[in-house]
Amino acid sequence: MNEIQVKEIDKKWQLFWSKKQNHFKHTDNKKKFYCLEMFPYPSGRIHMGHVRNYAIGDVIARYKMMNGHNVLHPMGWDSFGLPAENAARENNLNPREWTQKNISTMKNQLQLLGLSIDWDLEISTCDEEYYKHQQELFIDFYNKGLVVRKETYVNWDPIEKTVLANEQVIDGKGWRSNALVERKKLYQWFFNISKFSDELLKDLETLTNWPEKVKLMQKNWIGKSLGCEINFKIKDTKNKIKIFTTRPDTIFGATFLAISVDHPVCEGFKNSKEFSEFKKQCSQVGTTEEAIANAEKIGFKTGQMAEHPFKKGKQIPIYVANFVLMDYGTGAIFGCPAHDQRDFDFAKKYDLEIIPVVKPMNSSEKNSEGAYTGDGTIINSDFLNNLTIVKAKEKIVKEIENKKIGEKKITFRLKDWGISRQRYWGCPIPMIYLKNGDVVPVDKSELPVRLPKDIDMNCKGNPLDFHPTWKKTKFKETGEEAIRETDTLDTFVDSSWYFIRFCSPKLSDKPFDEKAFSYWMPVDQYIGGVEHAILHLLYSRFFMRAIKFCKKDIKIKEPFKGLFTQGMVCHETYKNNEGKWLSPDQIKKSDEGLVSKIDSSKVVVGPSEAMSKSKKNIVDPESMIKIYGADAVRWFILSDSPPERDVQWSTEGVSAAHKFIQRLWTLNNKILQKKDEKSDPQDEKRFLTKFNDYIYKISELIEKFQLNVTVAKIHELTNLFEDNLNKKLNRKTLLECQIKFVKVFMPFMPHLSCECLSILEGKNFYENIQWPKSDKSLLKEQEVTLVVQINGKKRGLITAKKDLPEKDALIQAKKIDNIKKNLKDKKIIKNIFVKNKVINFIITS
RNA sequence: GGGCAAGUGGCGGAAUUGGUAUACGCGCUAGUCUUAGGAACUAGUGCCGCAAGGCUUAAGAGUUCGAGUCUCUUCUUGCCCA
Repeated sequence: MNEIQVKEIDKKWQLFWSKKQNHFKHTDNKKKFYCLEMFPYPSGRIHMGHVRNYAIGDVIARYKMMNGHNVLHPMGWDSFGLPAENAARENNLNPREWTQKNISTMKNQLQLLGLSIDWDLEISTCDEEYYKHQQELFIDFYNKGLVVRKETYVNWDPIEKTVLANEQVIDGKGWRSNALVERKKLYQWFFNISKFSDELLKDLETLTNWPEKVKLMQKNWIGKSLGCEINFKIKDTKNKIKIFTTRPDTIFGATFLAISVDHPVCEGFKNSKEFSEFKKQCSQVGTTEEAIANAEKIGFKTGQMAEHPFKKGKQIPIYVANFVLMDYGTGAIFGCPAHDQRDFDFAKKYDLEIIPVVKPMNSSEKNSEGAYTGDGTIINSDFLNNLTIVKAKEKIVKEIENKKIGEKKITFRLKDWGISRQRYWGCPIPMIYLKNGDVVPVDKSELPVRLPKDIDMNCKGNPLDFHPTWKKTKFKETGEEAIRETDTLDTFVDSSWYFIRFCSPKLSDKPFDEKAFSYWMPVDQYIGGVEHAILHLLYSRFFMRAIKFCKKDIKIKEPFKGLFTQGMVCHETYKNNEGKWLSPDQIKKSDEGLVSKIDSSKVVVGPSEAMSKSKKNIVDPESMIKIYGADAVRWFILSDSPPERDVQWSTEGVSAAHKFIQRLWTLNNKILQKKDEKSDPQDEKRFLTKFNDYIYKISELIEKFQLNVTVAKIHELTNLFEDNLNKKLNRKTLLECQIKFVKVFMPFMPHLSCECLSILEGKNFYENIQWPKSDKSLLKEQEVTLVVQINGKKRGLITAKKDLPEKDALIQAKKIDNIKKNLKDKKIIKNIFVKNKVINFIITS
């Protein structure tokens, strides 16, 4: 029997599909299904993470097509971003050239996988045809007040000369440059995402097809907290400081006030040398909550005192502290060292009073060192004494409102989305600065604001700013000279609406066609890495709402109805005897275990970790496809672990997948060559019911994303066929089932499947292949195995028709030798019978 | 420190949601064929035991006729937040 030549069938069917993309022909009478995988950044070559992501998506897309849906399954490129600038600088070329080369390489690589992607819909965010619409949306947002320009503190990377997002700051250093990040005040553009904070939080509940984990992360990120504002009077002045707290119940434990370095009160110290020194120290700490939490707490004593609003005559000192941020709450807090760890650390350092006001429920809970933040009852607090925390909060807020010294306040951790980037390779922000100081949008007729091609990538700072002429322009309305905004948009903006563009990617006069939008949106199934659980998904949810806010015809709020987050691809790590990392293709097997290919020295095998360049544990998908074929690579990456968990790549695994493909091919040939013979009706029926049962189960498993179990069931199905090859089955029956079987693995191994199918049916085709339906009447005829137990222990099995009544089951069970033996001389107290499952005799011991 | 997951053979992992624990695959062992095998095929493979049989889902308790699954306690690991 001939071996299958996987490379040849890969080529054959990929060519065939590229010519006849019939599976994207949509007809009116079908339901729609929008299947989308997160589009890649064109970094150079695809990696196994992409393979996993797109293999999962392809199974879903093909399965839905076969089940009679119009499927939208597009692909594009998230092609703006910093790596292109860095690469361009290194290789002295334009970022566009580098990006386009990568796109073309990666597109070829993706096509080697045989994905059911409609390449006619391809988009790339760095194309003018894409970003001009983004600029249009930006102007729409601006006109509706969703874009604001404000001066704020940013994380400034002095080497990259750019603003960093919080997550780009690691341990107070720039993620790329490793330079100490500074706090710098800059005018920036912002999307007013916080306008939707409450809605973004509340609507998480409607996302029933999202992982709970992701929803929880978003919830925490939005961080709604109920608190209250309280005015503290500054002693001997008429001034007040407004503080924000989520723990007003601990007010009697307040022993100091802490304000941010940027608080207006600090204006009074701007001539103080000591204060400027302190301020400088503060600016060296990043702006992330984590950085602030981990930084040493430092303070500056203002010398002023505040009056405690509820303790007559009590005065508490006012400090400027580095852990209080101006843009959270009111930029001022009261410090209650007994019940807040940061306040505690601060109080210890500056020797401030610590007054406990919450008594733990059971005294053992109180640890000796540190703040107690748990539940308990209030003490040392006048009229709040003996109340629970919840009750005390209610009472004190009421009291504060009665006294008119403050009010209940809801705050969110979610801040406005800063979108300005001082970079070249991004979408230009379509705003211009007039001589009189006004800042206005570019007239829509002048869009796109194109990126200039002649730029000096080696200049310090932003090449757009550095360009000799680009920023000089005219204001269309008056003809006066104006200066362009030289900042470009955060690339998260590009990916916040690409899924909408896919509905009408060729449309040139507007971002999207409302009709196509309302047909395809929302995305039914979105698939990608969990690393995007917060930002990308939250920004996309914001964009959807912002668009709805601008266009009254838009009804949809949530862009992604279903979300699936896949795990990472891992691989063993290897080190040589010098402790240097080795890549999997630098090692080989020998009698003494794994050794280096270079000098045959022993290799130390480390734990399996996510594939990364730094650990060299990378396997290149393209070379795997070249050796084992696309189907084997796809099959293996889906087979070993549940898709939401990490998977370990192994040579044994992909090689086993390849062998399995050979086995399926051999089986297909054996069935074709089987001679007709008189069938045994019992054999045939048994085979048919089992087969039918598998079809039913597999359909269910795919719907539930249990693709690794689906793989196992397809293996079992193969075993079933092989076991039945020598049984007395009608050739026609077997062939019909084989045709169905081949269709079942089509979403996983489309090349092999099409090859088998074309041979079985003797024709080349790829149109309207239907997913095999399971026969409900056969499902009912299943044979079931009942467990027979005595006192809950398994003592035997009986096989019977489904739904066997209790009476018959008991009779049969008692006929089993082992049961007879165990029941002898014993009295049955009770029979337990569960239909199709179990018989349990309870006897005296 | 808080929250959320999870813990099943040598390994990846199944288990109709309370009803045969270890499906399927990898690896391993033995055999057949072969000049050869990192090929193919056959058989075996949780642990103890010659066997009958007993034990086993991180540990311990509980609910139940019956617990990997439910409840409680403890331990461990991972993720997110601080």
